[in-house]
Amino acid sequence: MSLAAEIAIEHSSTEPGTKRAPARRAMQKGQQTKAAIVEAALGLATQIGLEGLSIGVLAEVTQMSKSGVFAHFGSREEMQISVVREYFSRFEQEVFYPALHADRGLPRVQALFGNWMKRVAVEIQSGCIFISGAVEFDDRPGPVRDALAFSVQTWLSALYRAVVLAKQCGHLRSDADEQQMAFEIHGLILALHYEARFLKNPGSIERANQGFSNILARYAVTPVTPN
Amino acid sequence: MSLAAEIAIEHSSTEPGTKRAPARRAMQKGQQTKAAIVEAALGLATQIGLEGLSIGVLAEVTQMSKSGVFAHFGSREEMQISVVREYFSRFEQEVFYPALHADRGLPRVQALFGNWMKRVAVEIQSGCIFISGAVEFDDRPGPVRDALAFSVQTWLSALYRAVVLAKQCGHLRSDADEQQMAFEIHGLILALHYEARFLKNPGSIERANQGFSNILARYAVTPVTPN
DNA sequence: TGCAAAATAGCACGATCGTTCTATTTTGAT
DNA sequence: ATCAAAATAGAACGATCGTGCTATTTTGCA
Repeated sequence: MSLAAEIAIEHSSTEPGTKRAPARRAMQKGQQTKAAIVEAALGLATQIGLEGLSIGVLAEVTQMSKSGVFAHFGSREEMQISVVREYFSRFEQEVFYPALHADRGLPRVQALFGNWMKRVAVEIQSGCIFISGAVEFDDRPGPVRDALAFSVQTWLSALYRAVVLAKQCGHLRSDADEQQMAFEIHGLILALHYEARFLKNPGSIERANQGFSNILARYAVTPVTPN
Repeated sequence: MSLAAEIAIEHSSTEPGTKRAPARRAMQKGQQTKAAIVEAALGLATQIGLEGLSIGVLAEVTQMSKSGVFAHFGSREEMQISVVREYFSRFEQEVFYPALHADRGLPRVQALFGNWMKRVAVEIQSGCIFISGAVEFDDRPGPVRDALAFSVQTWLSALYRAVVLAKQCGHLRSDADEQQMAFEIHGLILALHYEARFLKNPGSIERANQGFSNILARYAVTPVTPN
């Protein structure tokens, strides 16, 4: 719930086809094909990045005309933003929400990391927009960057809050720095993605998991049972 | 010396302007302006990435014609490769070689990390080609990717060897996994670059340093004096 | 089934891209 | 100073890009 609450604010921008007053007709086909376009764009963006997306190839892939695709977004930027939002939504569903079923404290932190690892393990083949997008937009201001940074910050904040909760539960040492712990966990994921996807080094997944165990050993009050 | 030795192999490709037989004239001006172009390209590439480089903007920046710039490389790919090699060379000079003056073992590992940190701290503003390039070329085969991966692997191997040496010197616990330690260090650098450059989170440098201290506390045999 | 609105297509635009070809200028050893 | 080679410029190419404009088709309530 805490993630979705923050998201709601972001979704305030009006879609290009949305005229306020009339709204007599229900639009079904439009949103349906738009979803199909975003789906295709998502698949492309994970591989070649958000900047690699073009209306032209998107039209080819979806068997539509360029202008047909274009009309659903109104601009390339808005299309990229749609992709970012859809990507975040899936990340949320796959990584964040399932972990809420784990007990507060260390179990939930472990669940968050475990779900994250499962996703990144897949993304070693397909690519991760949060990582590629960070590089593409790290010094390019604009709404796409804003959407990306917002998504990532939201997720990292959720992870951080889980760590804070773990300390409040007494699962972490009293001198544990929650920001520091979240930072180190983030580093493991980034190293995994870099070394496995780019360098194609085998054993990276095991090293990321081992790194997490090392972090737990440092910050937890009591020896942690590996799941 | 160990780094340069591996590099020599890579430099076998003939430059476009190099005709074998005659070689009567000494070419000075050409290499001079080529170096100026690469210099400009390096500055651009760190900001907008290797894929953001174009012959056109390079011609603008260097006050030359497109074909004039182009002639020095023969292709855009070769230009990108020149940038990668120059970037690696400077990385080598700035991070690797100075650390060889530190004593074998933990001091040298600390020096390598310290020099790396100093460089990344600057690159929070300017950008890092090893990181952006990894994202741009992680599933795009070709000579540019090869040059990038070679450079990064060479550097990471150097770091790894320093860790191995540290264990051989008895500075690390007997059960220390050198690959694991190098992986975790790499993660700290990546997290620093991500959180500082993209998210603009303050305190990232301190967290990376603290993370390194935590790693030392885990792997070293004896409490380490912070430099 | 009619009919307005929504969805999609077709076409053209200016811009930029890497590259090729052919001049022109500059270099530097003789 | 000469003169070939090296360095640089200029113009043009086909391709792709995002976007605007105007048809045409499709949708879905009345």
